Amino acid sequence: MQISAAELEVMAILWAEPGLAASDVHEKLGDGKDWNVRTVKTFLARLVEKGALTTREDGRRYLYFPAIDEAEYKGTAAGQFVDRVFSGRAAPLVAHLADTRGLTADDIAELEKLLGELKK
Amino acid sequence: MQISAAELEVMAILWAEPGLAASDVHEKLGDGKDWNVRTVKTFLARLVEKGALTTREDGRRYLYFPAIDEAEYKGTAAGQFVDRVFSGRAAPLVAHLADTRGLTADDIAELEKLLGELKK
DNA sequence: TACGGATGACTACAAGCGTGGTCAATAGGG
DNA sequence: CCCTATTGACCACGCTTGTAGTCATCCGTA
Repeated sequence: MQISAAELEVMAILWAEPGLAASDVHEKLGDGKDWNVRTVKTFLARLVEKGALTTREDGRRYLYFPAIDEAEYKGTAAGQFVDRVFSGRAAPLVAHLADTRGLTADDIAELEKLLGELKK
Repeated sequence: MQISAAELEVMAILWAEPGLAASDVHEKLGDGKDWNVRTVKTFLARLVEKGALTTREDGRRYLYFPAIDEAEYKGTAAGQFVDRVFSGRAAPLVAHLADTRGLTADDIAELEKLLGELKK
Protein backbone atom coordinates (compact mmCIF):
# COMPACT_ATOMS: atom_id res chain seq x y z
CA MET A 1 0.00 0.00 0.00
CA GLN A 2 1.99 2.96 -1.24
CA ILE A 3 1.26 6.32 0.31
CA SER A 4 2.72 9.30 -1.49
CA ALA A 5 4.39 12.27 0.18
CA ALA A 6 1.35 14.49 -0.19
CA GLU A 7 -0.99 11.78 1.00
CA LEU A 8 1.22 11.24 4.00
CA GLU A 9 0.67 14.82 5.13
CA VAL A 10 -3.01 14.10 5.20
CA MET A 11 -2.47 10.89 7.12
CA ALA A 12 -0.34 12.75 9.65
CA ILE A 13 -3.19 15.14 10.36
CA LEU A 14 -5.65 12.31 10.78
CA TRP A 15 -3.35 10.24 12.92
CA ALA A 16 -3.02 13.22 15.22
CA GLU A 17 -6.74 13.87 15.23
CA PRO A 18 -8.98 11.18 13.76
CA GLY A 19 -12.51 11.89 12.66
CA LEU A 20 -12.05 15.12 10.77
CA ALA A 21 -13.98 16.19 7.69
CA ALA A 22 -12.30 17.24 4.47
CA SER A 23 -12.56 20.93 5.26
CA ASP A 24 -11.04 20.40 8.71
CA VAL A 25 -8.10 18.60 7.22
CA HIS A 26 -7.74 21.43 4.76
CA GLU A 27 -7.62 24.00 7.54
CA LYS A 28 -5.06 22.10 9.55
CA LEU A 29 -2.52 21.94 6.78
CA GLY A 30 0.88 23.39 7.59
CA ASP A 31 2.10 26.72 6.34
CA GLY A 32 3.71 25.81 3.06
CA LYS A 33 0.77 23.68 1.93
CA ASP A 34 -1.80 25.95 0.42
CA TRP A 35 -3.57 23.22 -1.44
CA ASN A 36 -7.02 23.75 -2.83
CA VAL A 37 -9.75 21.99 -0.84
CA ARG A 38 -10.46 19.83 -3.88
CA THR A 39 -6.87 18.73 -3.91
CA VAL A 40 -7.22 17.65 -0.32
CA LYS A 41 -10.40 15.79 -1.20
CA THR A 42 -8.61 13.99 -3.97
CA PHE A 43 -6.01 12.79 -1.52
CA LEU A 44 -8.65 11.71 0.95
CA ALA A 45 -10.51 9.80 -1.74
CA ARG A 46 -7.32 8.10 -2.89
CA LEU A 47 -6.42 7.15 0.65
CA VAL A 48 -9.84 5.62 1.17
CA GLU A 49 -9.45 3.76 -2.09
CA LYS A 50 -6.07 2.51 -0.95
CA GLY A 51 -7.53 1.32 2.32
CA ALA A 52 -5.54 3.75 4.44
CA LEU A 53 -8.61 5.62 5.64
CA THR A 54 -12.19 4.73 6.43
CA THR A 55 -15.13 7.06 6.49
CA ARG A 56 -18.19 7.60 8.58
CA GLU A 57 -21.08 9.59 7.26
CA ASP A 58 -21.94 12.67 9.20
CA GLY A 59 -24.94 14.24 7.58
CA ARG A 60 -23.94 15.53 4.24
CA ARG A 61 -20.23 14.96 4.68
CA TYR A 62 -17.73 12.31 5.65
CA LEU A 63 -15.51 12.02 8.65
CA TYR A 64 -12.20 10.31 8.02
CA PHE A 65 -10.42 7.83 10.26
CA PRO A 66 -7.03 6.18 9.81
CA ALA A 67 -7.36 2.53 8.92
CA ILE A 68 -3.70 1.72 9.27
CA ASP A 69 -1.59 1.97 12.35
CA GLU A 70 0.77 4.91 12.47
CA ALA A 71 3.64 3.16 14.23
CA GLU A 72 3.37 0.15 12.00
CA TYR A 73 3.33 2.22 8.85
CA LYS A 74 6.30 4.29 9.91
CA GLY A 75 8.22 1.21 10.89
CA THR A 76 7.73 -0.38 7.50
CA ALA A 77 8.48 2.85 5.71
CA ALA A 78 11.69 3.23 7.66
CA GLY A 79 12.66 -0.33 6.86
CA GLN A 80 11.99 0.14 3.17
CA PHE A 81 13.93 3.36 3.11
CA VAL A 82 16.94 1.84 4.80
CA ASP A 83 16.80 -1.04 2.37
CA ARG A 84 16.48 1.19 -0.64
CA VAL A 85 19.10 3.75 0.19
CA PHE A 86 21.39 2.19 2.76
CA SER A 87 21.31 -1.45 1.75
CA GLY A 88 19.51 -2.27 4.93
CA ARG A 89 22.11 -0.95 7.36
CA ALA A 90 20.84 1.46 9.95
CA ALA A 91 24.08 2.79 11.33
CA PRO A 92 25.19 4.60 8.17
CA LEU A 93 21.80 6.22 8.02
CA VAL A 94 22.25 7.72 11.43
CA ALA A 95 25.78 8.71 10.54
CA HIS A 96 24.53 10.56 7.50
CA LEU A 97 21.83 12.26 9.45
CA ALA A 98 24.35 13.38 11.99
CA ASP A 99 26.54 14.60 9.21
CA THR A 100 24.17 16.57 7.07
CA ARG A 101 21.74 17.97 9.53
CA GLY A 102 23.44 17.67 12.84
CA LEU A 103 21.69 15.76 15.56
CA THR A 104 20.80 17.88 18.54
CA ALA A 105 22.07 17.07 22.00
CA ASP A 106 18.54 15.92 22.77
CA ASP A 107 18.55 13.58 19.83
CA ILE A 108 21.80 12.09 20.96
CA ALA A 109 20.57 11.66 24.50
CA GLU A 110 17.42 10.01 23.25
CA LEU A 111 19.34 7.67 21.04
CA GLU A 112 21.66 6.72 23.86
CA LYS A 113 18.75 5.88 26.08
CA LEU A 114 17.27 3.83 23.28
CA LEU A 115 20.48 1.93 22.76
CA GLY A 116 20.72 1.26 26.44
CA GLU A 117 17.34 -0.39 26.35
CA LEU A 118 18.12 -2.32 23.25
CA LYS A 119 21.21 -3.83 24.74
CA LYS A 120 19.16 -5.53 27.37
CA MET B 1 17.12 16.09 -8.49
CA GLN B 2 14.77 13.21 -7.78
CA ILE B 3 16.15 9.73 -8.26
CA SER B 4 13.57 6.96 -8.26
CA ALA B 5 13.95 3.64 -6.47
CA ALA B 6 14.86 1.76 -9.62
CA GLU B 7 17.27 4.42 -10.74
CA LEU B 8 18.91 4.33 -7.34
CA GLU B 9 19.79 0.66 -7.82
CA VAL B 10 21.67 1.67 -10.91
CA MET B 11 23.40 4.49 -9.09
CA ALA B 12 24.44 2.10 -6.33
CA ILE B 13 26.18 -0.12 -8.84
CA LEU B 14 28.00 2.79 -10.40
CA TRP B 15 28.97 4.31 -7.10
CA ALA B 16 30.52 1.00 -6.19
CA GLU B 17 32.24 0.67 -9.54
CA PRO B 18 32.28 3.73 -11.78
CA GLY B 19 32.93 3.50 -15.49
CA LEU B 20 30.73 0.55 -16.41
CA ALA B 21 28.85 0.11 -19.66
CA ALA B 22 25.13 -0.55 -19.81
CA SER B 23 25.56 -4.29 -20.21
CA ASP B 24 27.93 -4.41 -17.22
CA VAL B 25 25.41 -2.65 -15.07
CA HIS B 26 22.81 -5.09 -16.27
CA GLU B 27 24.94 -8.05 -15.27
CA LYS B 28 25.68 -6.69 -11.84
CA LEU B 29 22.06 -6.35 -10.86
CA GLY B 30 21.01 -8.18 -7.74
CA ASP B 31 19.06 -11.39 -7.78
CA GLY B 32 15.51 -10.12 -7.70
CA LYS B 33 16.10 -7.60 -10.46
CA ASP B 34 15.78 -9.37 -13.73
CA TRP B 35 15.26 -6.25 -15.76
CA ASN B 36 15.62 -6.28 -19.48
CA VAL B 37 18.82 -4.62 -20.71
CA ARG B 38 16.71 -1.97 -22.38
CA THR B 39 15.08 -1.16 -19.09
CA VAL B 40 18.50 -0.61 -17.61
CA LYS B 41 19.42 1.59 -20.54
CA THR B 42 16.31 3.66 -20.00
CA PHE B 43 17.33 4.25 -16.40
CA LEU B 44 20.85 5.13 -17.44
CA ALA B 45 19.57 7.58 -20.03
CA ARG B 46 17.22 9.17 -17.54
CA LEU B 47 19.98 9.49 -14.98
CA VAL B 48 22.21 11.18 -17.52
CA GLU B 49 19.36 13.50 -18.42
CA LYS B 50 18.89 14.29 -14.73
CA GLY B 51 22.56 15.05 -14.36
CA ALA B 52 23.22 12.18 -11.98
CA LEU B 53 25.54 10.40 -14.39
CA THR B 54 28.02 11.45 -17.03
CA THR B 55 29.23 9.38 -19.92
CA ARG B 56 32.46 8.77 -21.71
CA GLU B 57 32.46 7.20 -25.13
CA ASP B 58 34.27 3.95 -25.42
CA GLY B 59 34.11 2.88 -29.05
CA ARG B 60 30.57 2.03 -29.86
CA ARG B 61 29.26 2.24 -26.33
CA TYR B 62 29.19 4.52 -23.32
CA LEU B 63 30.80 4.19 -19.97
CA TYR B 64 28.84 5.72 -17.12
CA PHE B 65 30.20 7.66 -14.17
CA PRO B 66 28.38 9.09 -11.16
CA ALA B 67 28.12 12.85 -11.34
CA ILE B 68 26.76 13.29 -7.85
CA ASP B 69 28.42 12.39 -4.61
CA GLU B 70 27.13 9.28 -2.92
CA ALA B 71 27.48 10.48 0.65
CA GLU B 72 25.94 13.81 -0.15
CA TYR B 73 23.01 12.27 -1.92
CA LYS B 74 22.34 9.80 0.85
CA GLY B 75 22.58 12.49 3.44
CA THR B 76 19.99 14.63 1.71
CA ALA B 77 17.78 11.65 1.05
CA ALA B 78 17.93 10.67 4.70
CA GLY B 79 17.09 14.20 5.74
CA GLN B 80 14.14 14.38 3.39
CA PHE B 81 12.86 11.04 4.56
CA VAL B 82 13.08 11.98 8.21
CA ASP B 83 11.27 15.21 7.45
CA ARG B 84 8.56 13.52 5.44
CA VAL B 85 7.82 10.62 7.72
CA PHE B 86 9.14 11.53 11.13
CA SER B 87 8.66 15.29 11.18
CA GLY B 88 12.39 15.74 11.17
CA ARG B 89 13.15 13.82 14.33
CA ALA B 90 15.81 11.16 14.02
CA ALA B 91 15.37 9.30 17.28
CA PRO B 92 11.89 7.92 16.54
CA LEU B 93 13.19 6.69 13.23
CA VAL B 94 15.84 4.61 14.93
CA ALA B 95 13.31 3.45 17.46
CA HIS B 96 11.03 2.25 14.70
CA LEU B 97 13.86 0.51 12.95
CA ALA B 98 14.78 -1.24 16.14
CA ASP B 99 11.21 -2.19 16.61
CA THR B 100 10.22 -3.55 13.26
CA ARG B 101 13.38 -5.11 12.01
CA GLY B 102 15.51 -5.54 15.03
CA LEU B 103 18.92 -3.99 15.00
CA THR B 104 21.73 -6.47 15.20
CA ALA B 105 24.27 -6.37 18.00
CA ASP B 106 26.72 -5.03 15.45
CA ASP B 107 24.35 -2.25 14.51
CA ILE B 108 23.98 -1.31 18.12
CA ALA B 109 27.69 -1.33 18.71
CA GLU B 110 28.24 0.80 15.66
CA LEU B 111 25.64 3.27 16.73
CA GLU B 112 27.13 3.51 20.17
CA LYS B 113 30.53 4.25 18.78
CA LEU B 114 28.99 6.87 16.57
CA LEU B 115 27.21 8.50 19.46
CA GLY B 116 30.38 8.51 21.45
CA GLU B 117 32.08 10.47 18.72
CA LEU B 118 29.18 12.82 18.32
CA LYS B 119 29.22 13.75 21.95
CA LYS B 120 32.67 15.18 21.65
C1' DT C 1 -38.27 31.23 -1.39
C1' DA C 2 -34.31 31.98 -4.09
C1' DC C 3 -29.33 32.08 -3.98
C1' DG C 4 -24.54 31.42 -2.61
C1' DG C 5 -21.33 28.51 -0.42
C1' DA C 6 -20.15 23.68 1.00
C1' DT C 7 -19.92 18.90 -0.33
C1' DG C 8 -19.35 14.65 -2.79
C1' DA C 9 -18.91 12.32 -7.41
C1' DC C 10 -16.66 12.31 -11.44
C1' DT C 11 -13.22 13.99 -14.76
C1' DA C 12 -8.79 15.97 -16.52
C1' DC C 13 -4.19 16.28 -17.48
C1' DA C 14 0.77 16.69 -17.58
C1' DA C 15 4.94 14.80 -15.55
C1' DG C 16 7.26 10.91 -13.60
C1' DC C 17 8.05 5.93 -13.34
C1' DG C 18 8.57 0.96 -14.55
C1' DT C 19 8.80 -1.78 -18.26
C1' DG C 20 10.19 -2.75 -22.62
C1' DG C 21 9.51 -2.61 -28.05
C1' DT C 22 11.44 -0.88 -32.86
C1' DC C 23 14.98 0.44 -35.82
C1' DA C 24 19.30 1.15 -37.77
C1' DA C 25 24.17 0.67 -37.47
C1' DT C 26 27.94 -2.07 -36.35
C1' DA C 27 31.34 -5.33 -34.57
C1' DG C 28 32.71 -10.00 -34.05
C1' DG C 29 32.40 -15.14 -34.83
C1' DG C 30 32.08 -18.76 -38.11
C1' DC D 1 32.13 -12.23 -46.24
C1' DC D 2 27.76 -12.85 -44.05
C1' DC D 3 24.73 -13.30 -40.19
C1' DT D 4 23.77 -12.67 -35.39
C1' DA D 5 24.18 -10.26 -31.19
C1' DT D 6 25.03 -5.71 -29.23
C1' DT D 7 24.42 -0.88 -28.86
C1' DG D 8 22.38 3.64 -28.92
C1' DA D 9 18.32 6.52 -30.35
C1' DC D 10 13.69 7.02 -30.19
C1' DC D 11 9.01 5.56 -29.01
C1' DA D 12 5.13 3.42 -26.35
C1' DC D 13 2.05 2.57 -22.69
C1' DG D 14 -0.37 2.02 -18.50
C1' DC D 15 -0.09 3.49 -13.63
C1' DT D 16 0.72 7.00 -10.05
C1' DT D 17 1.01 11.69 -8.41
C1' DG D 18 0.11 16.52 -7.84
C1' DT D 19 -3.04 19.74 -8.88
C1' DA D 20 -7.31 20.96 -9.71
C1' DG D 21 -12.04 21.80 -12.76
C1' DT D 22 -17.15 20.62 -13.43
C1' DC D 23 -21.59 19.34 -11.98
C1' DA D 24 -25.38 18.36 -9.28
C1' DT D 25 -27.14 18.79 -4.74
C1' DC D 26 -28.18 20.52 -0.42
C1' DC D 27 -28.27 23.66 3.65
C1' DG D 28 -28.64 27.89 5.79
C1' DT D 29 -29.39 32.90 5.26
C1' DA D 30 -31.27 37.00 3.28
